Amino acid sequence: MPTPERTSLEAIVAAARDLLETEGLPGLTMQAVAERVGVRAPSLYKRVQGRDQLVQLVAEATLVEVAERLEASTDLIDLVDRFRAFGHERPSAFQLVMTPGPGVPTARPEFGAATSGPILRHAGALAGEPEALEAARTVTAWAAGFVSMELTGGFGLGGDVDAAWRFGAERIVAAVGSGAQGRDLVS
Amino acid sequence: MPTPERTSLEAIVAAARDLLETEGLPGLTMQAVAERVGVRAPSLYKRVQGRDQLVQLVAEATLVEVAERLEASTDLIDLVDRFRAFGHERPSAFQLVMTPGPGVPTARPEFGAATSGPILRHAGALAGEPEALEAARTVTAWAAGFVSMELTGGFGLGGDVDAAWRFGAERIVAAVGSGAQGRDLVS
DNA sequence: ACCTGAACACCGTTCAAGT
DNA sequence: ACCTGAACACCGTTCAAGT
Repeated sequence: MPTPERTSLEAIVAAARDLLETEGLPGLTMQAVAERVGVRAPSLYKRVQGRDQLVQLVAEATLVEVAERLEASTDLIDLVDRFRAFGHERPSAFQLVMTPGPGVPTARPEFGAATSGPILRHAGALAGEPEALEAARTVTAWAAGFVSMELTGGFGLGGDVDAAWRFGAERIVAAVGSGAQGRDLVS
Repeated sequence: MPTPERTSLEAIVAAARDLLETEGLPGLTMQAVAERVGVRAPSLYKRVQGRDQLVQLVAEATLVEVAERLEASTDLIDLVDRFRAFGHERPSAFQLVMTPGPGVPTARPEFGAATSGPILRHAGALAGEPEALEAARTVTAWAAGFVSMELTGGFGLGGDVDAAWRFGAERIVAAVGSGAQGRDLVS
């Protein structure tokens, strides 16, 4: 006799994302997720292989959302500003996705690739197609590193963090485009 | 009647650092550490407040070591190369220190400050003192982000990661120094 | 077909009891 | 003064039993 489903994978992932942000990764337990979706912990294993896979699904859902936000960006400066804004809104999810600690499950590569579309587009326009990938990686690494460090207090005390962000954004965007400009001048 | 000490804080931290690298952060358990130093888990609480503090001590010891390595650097390119080399040698410790995941204990600020000495020195020489801090943060953010992403597979598949590193290092060092150069030309 | 209680192995942590 | 076994609360996970 079939039993009606009392929850869903979507509800489980949503509860996990909530818990991650409110309680941190250690608070994202199977029991807490189960309670939120109105079920006992063992029932989660009908929809999810285990906690590690659930964390991975949270990371992937986060990447999809990041990709959506970046799609709307108009240029590279706007893109990194949106990227940073997401980090401030959802610090735990941002860290999970961009800089998972040692031993933390990560998203499958396809999901990382989804976010690189808009970055590659803007980076290519600026640096030229041959250097698009390297330019995109330079910008991404800087932005991810910067936001991750400010979220974990890596910048220590003192100084104007917003000013350092603008400084970095302007200089890096200029630097990444400098090769193409040089070549244009010569050709 | 006093009992002879059967272990020490140094031995505990050393065992924890070993475990972090060989087993990952989840494998860094109080029981595993206790076994390595030849003691039962409860005895660890004579020297350490708890697992979180032990992880913090590991992070701080790692930062001291990173600072030592960076001290030897001759210029900014050399410095970031040493920084990256450390990440490749000790990936888990590197991630713990530079990009701890959400909920992972972090080092006290003094220890982060220790590593910024050599960075500030080289960045100041390049960008000028007024912009030294912003230049240092730009370089640090890029390097930390880059190495963290390559360690966690964040760059997806394909492409020449070493080439992207050299591209970024050269462009960023140039970009960070561009303001001072410009001012020199005008003055 | 889905959900549950019970159980297992394994955590971190506390504490009274040993020496 | 340090170490230990026992105990507790809490994990993730498995599985036989319920409906």
